[in-house]
Amino acid sequence: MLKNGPVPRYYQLKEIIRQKVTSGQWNPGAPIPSERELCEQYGLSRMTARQSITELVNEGLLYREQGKGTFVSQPKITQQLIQLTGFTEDMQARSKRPGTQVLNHAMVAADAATAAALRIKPGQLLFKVQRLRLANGEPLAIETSLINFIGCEHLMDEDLGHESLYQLLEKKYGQPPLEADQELEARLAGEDEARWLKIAKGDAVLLIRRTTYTDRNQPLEFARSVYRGDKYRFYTRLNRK
Amino acid sequence: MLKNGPVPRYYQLKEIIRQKVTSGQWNPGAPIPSERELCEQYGLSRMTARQSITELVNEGLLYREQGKGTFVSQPKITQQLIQLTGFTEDMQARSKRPGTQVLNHAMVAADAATAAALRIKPGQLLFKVQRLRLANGEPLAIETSLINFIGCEHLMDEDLGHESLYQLLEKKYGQPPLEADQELEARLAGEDEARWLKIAKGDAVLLIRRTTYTDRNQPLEFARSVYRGDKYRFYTRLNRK
DNA sequence: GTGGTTTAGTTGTATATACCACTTTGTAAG
DNA sequence: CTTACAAAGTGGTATATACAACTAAACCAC
Repeated sequence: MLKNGPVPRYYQLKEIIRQKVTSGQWNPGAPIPSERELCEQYGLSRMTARQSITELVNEGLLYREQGKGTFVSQPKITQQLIQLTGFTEDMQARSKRPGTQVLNHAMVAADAATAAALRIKPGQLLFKVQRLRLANGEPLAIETSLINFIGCEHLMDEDLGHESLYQLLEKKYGQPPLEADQELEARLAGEDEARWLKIAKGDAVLLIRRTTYTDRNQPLEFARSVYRGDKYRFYTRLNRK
Repeated sequence: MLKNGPVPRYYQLKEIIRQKVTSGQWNPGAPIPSERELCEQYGLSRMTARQSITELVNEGLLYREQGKGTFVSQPKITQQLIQLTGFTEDMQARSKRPGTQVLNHAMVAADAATAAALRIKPGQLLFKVQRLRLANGEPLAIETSLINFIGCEHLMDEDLGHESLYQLLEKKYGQPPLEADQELEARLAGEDEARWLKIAKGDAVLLIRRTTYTDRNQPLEFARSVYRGDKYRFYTRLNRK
């Protein structure tokens, strides 16, 4: 029996099911108990149980077949690597030690392209930081971030060499990055990029442009990253609607 | 008032709302009618109206704020370009004329890496096709697809120079591609690739490896594509958690 | 003005119920 | 043995209802 309390009952059941799956008690391809069975076992109504299951189906952990039952999905290989993360979290998910070297930071006026991406007027002041990103001590990427929110000038006082920008935005500034649109392109390294990344001019690099959104699809960050092509792969999952 | 019939009522309402948004009757940032208002207007219960709205929220078209209402999301730039598509559909979404030149096709035995991706035994026979992909008549990519399903050998008889592989799989073979995991990497073009793509050896190319899944997360296709770096950008959207 | 309370309106959670559509399985009829 | 039908179990759709949590605005007391 689930209890009433600050945590909704559908959410409690959801986490119970997730635990059964990730712990291996319920195996991929195998059916989970029917909705009606779950109601009885945990003492809740069918609509509530359905809400738990529906959300897990949307996450891809389960799938339903009408007339047959609900089943555990086959696990995907890249599961941890397709979320929106900052560099620090991305490296942790890949079991690499993240490092950062701040090249420069300043308040700058938005140019036309940046203003369009962030939906602001050209010329408005933004926080800009350019950082060299390291994985296990080796240069991996150069990242240029432009940040816009009310009060973003306080970022000038932060130590971005040791603090995760995304963690700061979420925890200290109440601007959690929630979604991002990205654009990926293969390029050749220019002279400056090659020097920083310790590769040769003309080596392959992955250029990523990202617009990050917070609540209500409010644009928060516009970033341009150049990754070493030989040391970084990008993972994603696509759905057919 | 919505009517009972083969189309569920929640789905009818969903499409009505979608139409109001895409037609511009309801503007980004503006609130839509409250759930209770929609119930009354269209003569259905609140839970049914909620189902319509919930699905549109999951799609990102709307967002909710407790105590305030439900609102139309700001449109995203890349909205059409982040679905799972075959090359043909991808080009259509980008307003380019797709073209295809089949380089070769055969039934081949799966090597170890392919077998792992498709969850089959090494040595099993697969359909393999290698195609040069054109956009507005210009070479854009080389795509190598390995397909596995019961009866895949009949693909040998198809004209893949003029038929979309994904359309064929879905419409004729009952194997709709539903999801895909992708891996992207920046590389330099090799001699053969450069010749086909009409670029120089050492130019930047985007290497994409894709595993496509059909029903029940059954692996269907393992593909390796090499895109010209100067003519192709890949778009994606990321969510936090 | 400032701070608290009320009130009305919103979404969020939850129950109980009913019937539909589909799949599997067992059973009876041929 | 095969076919046809019935029954039971599954998820899919839908209604009616209730209360909780949260927001904004109006109101009142200080």
